[in-house]
Amino acid sequence: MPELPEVETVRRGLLPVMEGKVIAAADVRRPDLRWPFPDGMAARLTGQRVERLRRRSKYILADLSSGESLLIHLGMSGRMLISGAPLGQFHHDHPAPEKHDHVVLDMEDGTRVTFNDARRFGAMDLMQTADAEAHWLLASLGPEPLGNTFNEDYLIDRLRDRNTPIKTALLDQRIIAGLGNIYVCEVLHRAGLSPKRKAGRIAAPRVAGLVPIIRDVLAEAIEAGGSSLRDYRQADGELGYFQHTFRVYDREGQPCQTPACHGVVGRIVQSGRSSFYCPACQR
DNA sequence: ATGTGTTCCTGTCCGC
DNA sequence: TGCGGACAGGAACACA
Repeated sequence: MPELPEVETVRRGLLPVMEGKVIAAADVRRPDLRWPFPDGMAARLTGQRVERLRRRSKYILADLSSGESLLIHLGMSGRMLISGAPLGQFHHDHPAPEKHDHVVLDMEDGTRVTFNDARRFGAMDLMQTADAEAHWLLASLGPEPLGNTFNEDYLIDRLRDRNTPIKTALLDQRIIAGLGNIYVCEVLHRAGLSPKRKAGRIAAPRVAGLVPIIRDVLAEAIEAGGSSLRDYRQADGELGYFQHTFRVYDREGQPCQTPACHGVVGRIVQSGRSSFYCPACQR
């Protein structure tokens, strides 16, 4: 999926077309994605103004005038596509939805927002805005890595005594919410830490050092509009460009970027996922 | 309570 | 070209 920077980029792209705007019509074209859509989703979206469009971890939340919030998760391949009001000015003049266009939102001004998700690991749900934090998908999420509650003391505490590799620990959304496979690989490379190191066996100062690295990598990626791999694009169709600055992710066999390091990027599989790293400078 | 492997689904790419 | 297998940004779930 889109990881935190990609989701934030999608949110920012949707902001001008959704926030403060009314959903004139909702077309729910299949009963489910990863899970069934909530009962009456189309009717519960129709006529609602989007009061606020916010993000929690890799989830987008649209707070509606009804007091409900729409939760959007993009899974691995989800995209939110924006198309402008057609010349005919009526939403039925938009081109017909394509394969994998599962939910179509027509805004009152004629702009169309389409949730497209080939692999269907994505999700949508509705809940009371007041109860959003308690939603089962959000309840056990750890702190936002760019927020204040994520800090050195917190991370040292959470990694203490963990027997799992640091790679796996940083992917655990209960410890820190928003990192995915790309950014964990990049963070560990910048930190000079092997993905195989047991989380609980890393000295506290090194764990502390991860905190600003995580913040920097995510902030840089957001600044770059996320990473465009395969099918991911920003909501407006633009490509992000952070992928050009990957130091290890998807660079197996290529030279390590660390100054004076003559290592070669390798790939191992950890809990079923590829870890890219330099065996020479990540220890 | 932790840690690991499997699973959902479609599309793409690579080697034969 | 066709076909099979590996792999893909996530994360819930079942099981040791």
